[in-house]
Amino acid sequence: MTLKQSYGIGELAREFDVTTRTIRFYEDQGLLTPRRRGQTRIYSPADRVALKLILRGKRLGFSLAESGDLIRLYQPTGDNRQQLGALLEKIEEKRTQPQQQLVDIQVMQQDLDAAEERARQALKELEENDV
Amino acid sequence: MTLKQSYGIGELAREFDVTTRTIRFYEDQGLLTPRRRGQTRIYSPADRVALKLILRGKRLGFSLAESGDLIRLYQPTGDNRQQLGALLEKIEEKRTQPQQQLVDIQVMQQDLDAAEERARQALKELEENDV
DNA sequence: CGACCACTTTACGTTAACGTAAACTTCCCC
DNA sequence: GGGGAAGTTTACGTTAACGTAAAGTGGTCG
Repeated sequence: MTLKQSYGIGELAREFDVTTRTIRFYEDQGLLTPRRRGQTRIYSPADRVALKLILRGKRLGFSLAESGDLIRLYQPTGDNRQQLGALLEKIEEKRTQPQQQLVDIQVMQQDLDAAEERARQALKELEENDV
Repeated sequence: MTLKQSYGIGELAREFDVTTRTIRFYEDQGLLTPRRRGQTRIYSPADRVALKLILRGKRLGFSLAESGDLIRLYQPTGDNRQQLGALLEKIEEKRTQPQQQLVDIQVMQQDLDAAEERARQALKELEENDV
């Protein structure tokens, strides 16, 4: 069994837990390019991957425009040297942000550990004074 | 030598690379509570830490309201059991998000590696056809 | 046939997080 | 004492990322 060749808008909306309005909005922003059957949108597996990238980007704090850049990295681009060079720069640019975020996350985890511990202690003391 | 006891608004703005407008806005939202000397704001080390938390939260995609929750975790709160319980729930809530982000980042890094490799390959082929 | 989906377009509304401008006060310096 | 420089309040403006309503189209089921 091979994977599905096309998807409806509602189908994608359910799978990724977004509204159809959101999906159409992304198309409006040039991030998705479904074909049409009549006036109904038909999404390819590539569109589905693009949507996945957008949502992952969002969780990492990327703007839609930035996610657009990332998506273009995945499209076979009959491109010239200029564009490829700029592309490599963008990649490096994007690469540093997750690194900072990784540090942020580690610090945040430690902070949360400490905060939880203090909260537990406070609770414990309240209970002991309660006997 | 001990650390500074107080900071001016411009001083903090320069240190964290935000505008003074931003800092005043955070106060408006109840995230910072500087004291006053005359009408001028004086920030404590605790305010400085709070600001740091806000900005770190932003990089992780937290809203200001959420960062407000986190800040309150660091304030000695003459609190009752109810509040502490709710607090622990919030901590757990926050904890899951960074975990998902960690996965996102790892996947994203791999994607970027692959994208860079493909871009380099494309460049290389262009150059070889160029002799 | 009627009714109920799922889909469409058009367009105005909303929220968060500040930006920006105007019109002060305060302090310091020469 | 005139003028920066840095601070203040008040208030309207802006952008991103959708929400929400209105009004229409197209298939299908009983």
